[in-house]
Amino acid sequence: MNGGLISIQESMASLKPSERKVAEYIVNRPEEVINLSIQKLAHRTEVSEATIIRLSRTLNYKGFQELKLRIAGDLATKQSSNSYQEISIDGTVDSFIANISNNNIQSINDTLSVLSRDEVEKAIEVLGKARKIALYGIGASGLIAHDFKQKLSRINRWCEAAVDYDSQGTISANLSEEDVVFGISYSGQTNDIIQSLSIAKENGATVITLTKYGTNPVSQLADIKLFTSSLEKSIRSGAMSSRISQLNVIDILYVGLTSRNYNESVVALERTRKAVEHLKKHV
Amino acid sequence: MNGGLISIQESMASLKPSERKVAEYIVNRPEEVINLSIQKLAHRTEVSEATIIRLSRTLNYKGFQELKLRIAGDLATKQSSNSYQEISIDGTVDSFIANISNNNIQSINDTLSVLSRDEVEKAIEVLGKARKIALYGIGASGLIAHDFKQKLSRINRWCEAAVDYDSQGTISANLSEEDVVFGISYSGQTNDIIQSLSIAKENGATVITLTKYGTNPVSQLADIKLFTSSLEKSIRSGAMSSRISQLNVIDILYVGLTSRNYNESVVALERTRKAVEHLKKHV
DNA sequence: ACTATTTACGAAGTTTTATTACAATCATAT
DNA sequence: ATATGATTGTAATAAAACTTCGTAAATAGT
Repeated sequence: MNGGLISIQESMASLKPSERKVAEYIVNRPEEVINLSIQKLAHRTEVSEATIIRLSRTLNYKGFQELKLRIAGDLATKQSSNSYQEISIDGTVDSFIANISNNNIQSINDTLSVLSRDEVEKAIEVLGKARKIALYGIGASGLIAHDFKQKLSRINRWCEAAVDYDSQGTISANLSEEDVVFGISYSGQTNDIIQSLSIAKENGATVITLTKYGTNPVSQLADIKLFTSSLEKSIRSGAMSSRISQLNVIDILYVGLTSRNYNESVVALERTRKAVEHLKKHV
Repeated sequence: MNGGLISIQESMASLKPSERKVAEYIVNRPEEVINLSIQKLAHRTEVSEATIIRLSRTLNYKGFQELKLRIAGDLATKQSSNSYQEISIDGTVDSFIANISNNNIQSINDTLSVLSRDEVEKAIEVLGKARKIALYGIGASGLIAHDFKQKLSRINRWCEAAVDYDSQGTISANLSEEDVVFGISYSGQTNDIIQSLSIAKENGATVITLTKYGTNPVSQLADIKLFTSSLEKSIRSGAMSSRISQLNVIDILYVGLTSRNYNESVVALERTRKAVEHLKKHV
C-alpha cells in the first residue's frame, strides 16, 4: 500500500500544468498533504478541487483518498526513523513482542541512513588488503568483535578478537602499517577502546571504528568511520537494537569482503564447512 | 506515519466491548479496512459509526481518517520487505547493503510468525523461577548464548554460558530440577548440544531450545520450544539473518523477564550501570 | 429492593469532504 | 477571426466523517 510518491515523480513530466503544481506540492510536503482535505489542498496549490481528483485519476488511483493512503505508505517506509516504540512493561506478551521486533527492524533501517557507502567501500578495500586484522570491543561490543572474527576466519583472513584491555594492548603493540584495527563501541566513549586504538594508530595501523552516529572520542581516532543509528530508546533495557544494527554492518562488510575476492573466499568457505560438519548429527 | 496496528493491539485490553469488536476486525483484515468508509465498517462490524469514531479517539488519533492513514503506513512497512533476496555478489555496494538489510529485517518478521506466544510466556515464567540457568551454544550460537548471559547477569540472574562440549557436560552434570538449560542451535542438529541437553534433562532440569522452525533433534528434547524463521537463503554466506532473529528472541525473553519482576530488575540494572560506568570516558 | 449515577452505545442531525457534471477559458491551427 | 480540442474552474450533489443527545444497561449507594 505505497508507491504514491514514486508514481507522482515518474509521471511528473506528462502532467498538465496545474496538475503538476499539485504534484510538486505533494512531493515537497507529503506529511502535510496526507492530513489535508481536498479543499484545503486545492486552496493551497491554487487550483480547483476537480484538478486534484483528475490528478489522482491520472496516477491511476480511484480518487484522492487512495492517493493519500499511498503517500502515507511511502512515508512509513521512508521516514520510519522516528517510530521507535518505548517498550511498555505492562503490555501483553503479544504487544511487547511486536514492539521489540519493530525496534530492531527500525534500527536496521535507520542504520542505512547514517552508514556512508563510501566508507563501507573503503573499509572493505582496507580489510581485504590487510595483513592482519585486530578486532576490539568491550562488553556487548565484544560479542560483535567475536562474531566478526568467526566470519573472517571462515574466509581465511588472519584476525584476532580481543575483548579486554590487556589483550587489546598486547595486540596493538605489535601492529604495523600493513595491519588494520577495527574498534567497536556503541557509545563511542569506551576508554579501553580509545587507548588500544591509539596505540595501534601510533604504530601506523589503519583504524576503522563502528560507533553510534555523531562525533565521539572513538570515531575521532578513525581513518574510516562506520556508524549505526543512535535513535534507540529505552537505554535502560540494555544493548538491544544497537547490537542488531552493528551486526547488520558486520554482515555488510563480510559479504563485501567475500565478493571482493569471490573465488578464493568460496574455496575457503567450502573447506570451513567440511571441517565443522562432524558437529552435526549425521542423518 | 504508522503504528496504527500496534497501538490497537496494545490498547486492546482496555477497550470497551463494541470498540474491541471493531479493533479485532481491523487487526484481522487491515488491507480491507483502509479502503472502507466509516459507514461500511460500522455495518460490517455491527456497531454504530460513533463507536468507530470513539475508538479512533481512544487510540489517540484525530479521527477515523487518521487511523486509516496509520494502518496504511503499517501495511507499507510490513509488506515492503516481503521476501528474502539472494545476495548478488557483483552488484553495487548500495544494492547489497540494501539486500542484506532487507534479509535481516525479513528474518525478524518471519520469526514473529513461527514464535509461539504461549511458549514465550512459559519460557519467561520458567526462566524467572529458575535457580540457575545454563546457556549452551556452539560456534555462532555460542555468541547468542554469551549475549543472553550478559543480559541475564545484568538483572542479577545466576547463569552460565558454555560454548564447548566439555564445559556444557560439566555444567549439565550438576543441574537439578530447579534449574533451566537453554540450548541454542540454529540447525537443530548440533551433536554437542543434543548430548549436553540430554544429560541436563536426565537430571531433571527444564529444557528450553532455540532452533530453526520444524522438527529437529534438539527441539525434540525440549519442554519449551522456541523457533526462529528457517527461510534464510544463501547458506553459503554463513549465519547472518539467523543470528539476528535469534537475538530478537533473546531480546523478547529479556524484556519479558525484566517486566516480570520489574522493580527488582530495575534495581539490579541500575547497580550494573554504575559498576561499568568507569569504562566510559568521563566528559 | 429501589434509586441515583455512571458508562456504553446508537439514532439522527450537522458539517465537512469527495466527486460529478457542466461551463468557461485558453491555445492552436486554419 | 473562428472553430476545435485541450485544460481548468464553478457549482451542484453525493458521500463520508463527525457531533449531539437520548436511552438502555450496568454499577454503586442507601
